[in-house]
Amino acid sequence: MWRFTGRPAGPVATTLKSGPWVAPHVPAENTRHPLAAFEAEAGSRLRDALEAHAPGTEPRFVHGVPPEGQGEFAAGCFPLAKTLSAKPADIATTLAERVAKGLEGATDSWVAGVAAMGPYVNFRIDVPRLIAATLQATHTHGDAYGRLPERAEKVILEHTSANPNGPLHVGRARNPIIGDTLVRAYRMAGYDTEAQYYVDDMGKQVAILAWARAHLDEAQVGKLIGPAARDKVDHVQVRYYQAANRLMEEDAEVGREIQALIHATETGDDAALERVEEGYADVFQGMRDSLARMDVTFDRFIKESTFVKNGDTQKVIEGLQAQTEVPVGAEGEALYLDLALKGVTGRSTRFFFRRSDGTSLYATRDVAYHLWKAGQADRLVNVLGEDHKLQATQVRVSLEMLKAPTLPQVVFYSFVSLPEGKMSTRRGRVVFLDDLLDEAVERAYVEVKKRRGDELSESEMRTIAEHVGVGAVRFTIAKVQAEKSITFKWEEALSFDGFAAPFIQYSHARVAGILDKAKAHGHLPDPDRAHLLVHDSEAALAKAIARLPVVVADAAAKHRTHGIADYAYEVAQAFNAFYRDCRVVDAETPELVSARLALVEAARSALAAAHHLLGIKALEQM
RNA sequence: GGGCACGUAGCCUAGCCCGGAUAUGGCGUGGGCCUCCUAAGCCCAAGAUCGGGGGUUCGAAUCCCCCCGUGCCCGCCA
Repeated sequence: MWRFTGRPAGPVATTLKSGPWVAPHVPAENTRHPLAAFEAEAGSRLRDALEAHAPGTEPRFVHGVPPEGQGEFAAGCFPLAKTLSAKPADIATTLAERVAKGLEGATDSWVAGVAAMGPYVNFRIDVPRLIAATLQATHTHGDAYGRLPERAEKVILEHTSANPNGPLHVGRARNPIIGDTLVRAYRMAGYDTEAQYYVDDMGKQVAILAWARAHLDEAQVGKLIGPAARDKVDHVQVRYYQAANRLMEEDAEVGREIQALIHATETGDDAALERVEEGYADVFQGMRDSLARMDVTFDRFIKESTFVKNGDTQKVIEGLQAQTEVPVGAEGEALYLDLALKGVTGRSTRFFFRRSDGTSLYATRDVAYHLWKAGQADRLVNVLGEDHKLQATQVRVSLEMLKAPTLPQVVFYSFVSLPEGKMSTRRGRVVFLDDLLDEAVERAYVEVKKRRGDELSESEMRTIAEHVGVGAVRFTIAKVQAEKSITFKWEEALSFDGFAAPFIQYSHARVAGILDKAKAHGHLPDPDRAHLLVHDSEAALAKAIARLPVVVADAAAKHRTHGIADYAYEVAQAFNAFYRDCRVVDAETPELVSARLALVEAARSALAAAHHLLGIKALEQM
C-alpha cells in the first residue's frame, strides 16, 4: 500500500522561513524571544546609521530573510533610492559600513556581523548567544516554553456548532479542527480563551429528530432506512431523522405534528424544548465523542433557545425595528431590513428578522447570542463555513446597528467536496468523520505492525496507531489555508509521508529515544555548555526552536493554522538534520553530550508545543 | 443576473495583507544512503508561461482593471 523508498529530496537543513520574523505583539525585550531582540536591535542600528548618513530621512526598508548562509535579517534599501537619489546597492554599502563601525567594541549585542549584498544590508545573529539563550529558555520553562505572557483579554471562540441531528461528516470536519487549533493558539498566546459550541436546539432539524424518536421504533426505521452503517449512537439515530423526513412527504399529518413542535420551540415553550432535547441528546453525545477522539473539547455549550426564553431575541427584533440606518420593510406581519445600503447585493437584499407569526429566525437569534457574547469578552472569533457568509454579514450589520461593543472576527473555510461532487447526506454521498478516523487508524496500525511488530505489544501498537491516525487527519486539515477548497481523496487524506503528522511525531519519538538512552547512561542536559555546539545543524535547530513564540503570536493574530503546521515540520526537519549529523549519547566528550542533550531537550519542548497546538499526540515511540 | 472566495510543476501547497536577492515545501517520478541514539528517516536529480490579457512601477505571484474556470451565497431554512 505504501512505499517508503525513493523519496524526493528534502531541503538542506533549513533555518528560517521567509517573511518578517517578528509579529508586532512579541515583546522584543522578553528574554524568551532572542530573535525578536536581535531583529529589534538590527533595525535600531540600521536607523541610527541612516540618521547619521542622511539626517531626517524616513527609515523605510524592505524586511526579509537573506538566502542561506548570509545572515538572519535583511533590509532592502530600495525604498530609500528616490529620497536619497542614490542606487540601492550604494546605500546598502554605506549603511552596512556605518553599522559595522557602530558595532566595533559594542558589548551585549545580538548582531554578530553586517554586510551589504547588492541592495540589501544583511545582519548575522550572534549564533552562540542565540543557542545559549534558547537552551536557557527551554531549560527554564520546559513545557511552558512558547507560552506568551498572559494578557488581560478574554476571547470567546465559537466553532463547530453543527446541528445535533446526525454524525459529523468530513465536509464540515474543518470547522472543529481549525477552531480547536485556534483555541490552542490563543491560549498559548496568553489569552483567556473560552471555546463555545452554539447548539441549535430549535427549528426544523432537531424537531424532526425529536418527533421521530418519540413516534418511531427500530423496526419501522430499519424497514424504511435499513441498518445503521455502524454501531454508534449518532449513526443509529440519524436514521430516525431520515425516516421522519420520508414520512413527512407521504403523510401530511406527520408534517403537521412536526410543524407544531417547531413552532412550540420557537416560542420558547419549555415542554417542547425539553422534548426536543431528549430527542437529540444521544446523537449529540455521539458527535461529541467523535470530536473528543480528535481531542476537540469545549468549555461551554450555549443553547440557541436561551436567547428566546430570556427575551433577548425579542429585544433584537425591537432594536432592529427601531433603528434608522436602513429601511425596515414589512410583508404582512413579517419584518425585514433592506441591506442594499450596507453593500449586500444579489437577487434579494432583504434580511428577514421576524416571521409573520411573530417568531424569530436563526440569524435574529444569532444576533442575540452575539450581543450576549460581546458583553463578556473582549474579542469574539467564529469559525464558519463559507455558506454562512451572507448570514455573517447580516449579523455583523445588525450588531453594528445595535451598538454591540465587540464584533466577531470570522474565519471562513471552504467546503470539502468529493471527487464525484458535493457531499450530500440525502444522496448517500458522504464520508463520515468516524469512517475517516477509523481508516486512518487502521492504516497506521498496519504500518506500526510492519515496523515494530516484533518489539511492541498489541496494545502499544493500537495506542500508537490511534494517535498517528487521528493526528494525521488533524494535520491534513490544519496544514491548508482555510479558504482553499478541498476535494477529498482517501489517498491524500491518509498520506503519512512527508509534510504530514507522522513525520512530526516520528521526530518527537526520536527525541524521546535519545533522552531515554541518555537517562539510562546517567547523562544530564547542561544548557550552560551551549558554547560547545558549533555544528551548523545545531545552530539551525536552535534557530528553529527559537522561532516558536513568533509562530504562536502569529497564529493567534492572523487566525491561521497552517503556519503552525509549517513550523512543526520545520522543527522536525531541523531535528532530523541534527540527528543525521550529530551523535548525542556517544558524542566525543561528556561535556558535549550534556550540551547536546540540552539541545535535544529544547527540541523536545518546541516539538511538544507544536504537537499541543495542533492537537496531536507527542509520542514516546512509534 | 449580482456578490464573496479560490486558481502557483502530473497532483497538493507556501508566499499575496505590507511589490524587491535564483518562487516554498510535500506527493508522485528517476538515482543513492541502514556494522551507528527508530530508514514513518537522510541525500541527489528532473519538473513552474505563478489561470489569461491589459495597466501602475526602476521592479508584479504580490497592487489596479477586464476576461476565463471552480466553489459558495442571494429562503418568513439552519
